[in-house]
Amino acid sequence: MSVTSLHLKAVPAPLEAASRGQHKGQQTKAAIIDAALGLATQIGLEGLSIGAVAEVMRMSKSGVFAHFGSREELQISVVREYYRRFEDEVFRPALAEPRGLPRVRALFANWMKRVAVELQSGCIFISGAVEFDDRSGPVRDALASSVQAWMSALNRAVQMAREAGHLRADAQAQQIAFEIHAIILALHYEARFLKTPGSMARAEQAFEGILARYGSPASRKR
Amino acid sequence: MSVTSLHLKAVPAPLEAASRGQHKGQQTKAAIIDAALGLATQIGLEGLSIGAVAEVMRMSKSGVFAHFGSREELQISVVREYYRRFEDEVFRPALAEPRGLPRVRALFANWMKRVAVELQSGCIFISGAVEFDDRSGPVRDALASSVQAWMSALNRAVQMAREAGHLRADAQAQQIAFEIHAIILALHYEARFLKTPGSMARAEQAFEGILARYGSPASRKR
DNA sequence: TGCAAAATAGAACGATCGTTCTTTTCTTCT
DNA sequence: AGAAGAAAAGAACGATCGTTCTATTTTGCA
Repeated sequence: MSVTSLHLKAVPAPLEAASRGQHKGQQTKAAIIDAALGLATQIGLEGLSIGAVAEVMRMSKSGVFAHFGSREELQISVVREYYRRFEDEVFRPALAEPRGLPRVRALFANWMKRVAVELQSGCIFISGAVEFDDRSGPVRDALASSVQAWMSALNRAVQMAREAGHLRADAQAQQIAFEIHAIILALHYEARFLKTPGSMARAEQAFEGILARYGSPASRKR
Repeated sequence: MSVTSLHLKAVPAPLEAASRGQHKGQQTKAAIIDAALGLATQIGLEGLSIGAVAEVMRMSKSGVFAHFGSREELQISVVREYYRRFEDEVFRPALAEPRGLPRVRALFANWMKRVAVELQSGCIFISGAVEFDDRSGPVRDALASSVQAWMSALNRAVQMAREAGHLRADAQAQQIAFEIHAIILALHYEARFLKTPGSMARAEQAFEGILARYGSPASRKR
């Protein structure tokens, strides 16, 4: 297996565009996190091993290890990176929509889009919740606070929709956020695990059902 | 650590009431599965190790191993046992209720009751789905078919409610089952992982929302 | 260009894993 | 009671894990 015996120059790492002013260490650290994230979405945060990351990176175990100092720190880095991407893909684009129902719709649509992609790669917020739900420690904390931050953002968006008069006056934002979250979880479960066909359509219909139930009489165009 | 050096008779195994006619081997095998199930609900099916089971059982690793022949077979046994209990606690008692909405309500109530207990122990159908969603093999198959069987039963119960006129004529049983499943998943997530207070009440309210939306006009007593 | 510092590699550690093989202990049946 | 067979123990295996320590290579800057 010794590739090194052939004295191959292990792929000169095409020097990503985003390598502005960064020292080599930070670049490879970012690349490691990227690779680790890819692995973690497939086999979970718990299944993530330094050896596997090293193999993907064509590096030695100790070379990978040195960037983090512990496996836990690597896991936390992965969680943070996942949150950053989630923010970029789901949350931020929805801010372009006006406050109220349009923005809530955009958030759900973006979320669905992401889950659709993740049907082959998996969501760390979901798998991580299962893996760390009765553990404690920094990884669990990073995971929980990331999810909390996202749920709070969703909550605020729903709350604004109520204040804009798009939802019934007696609608509770927390309840609606709970039910939206529920739809996403069921979609992930049925499509990714059970492979039930038509799950995406079910999720969308369930979402419309929520809006029909909590929507203000004024906003009944459908 | 050698307890045996004191020549202690390692707890004479209080000879369970259900030891009718069984040979010793089958008794201890059942006890092993019970212990393994307890462990699996806490650390997951993947985290389940023969060594850990052996320690709980105060047995040797090879002693445990001999009953199953492989770790996979132990995992499958755990899945089957979990399904059996789920059937006993959730499904079967609901059959006492008359067909239609009452039975659907009973199924949901029993399911909730079970999840409430599992808030400290965890549900194998949920954690297993995450652990095995992109793997293949006999464990995944056992898991998936168990869940499918339960979902089918839920589906039939909803279908009967529609046929009994308790639901709108245009209600789709699959859609309703999807949404009920979603509620349970969100409850499990928010209560067990995020530890959000009041999750049980949210789940119940969401369930009532489903009935309000799909219930036939005739059955609007609430 | 040359030197200090950063980055990476390599080897080894103790631990745990599932599994195999051999030996001992316990059950069951006549 | 005693023999046959089942059940359990014990030791060892190769593999992988996270981590440590020591070399070597590569980088960045004066």
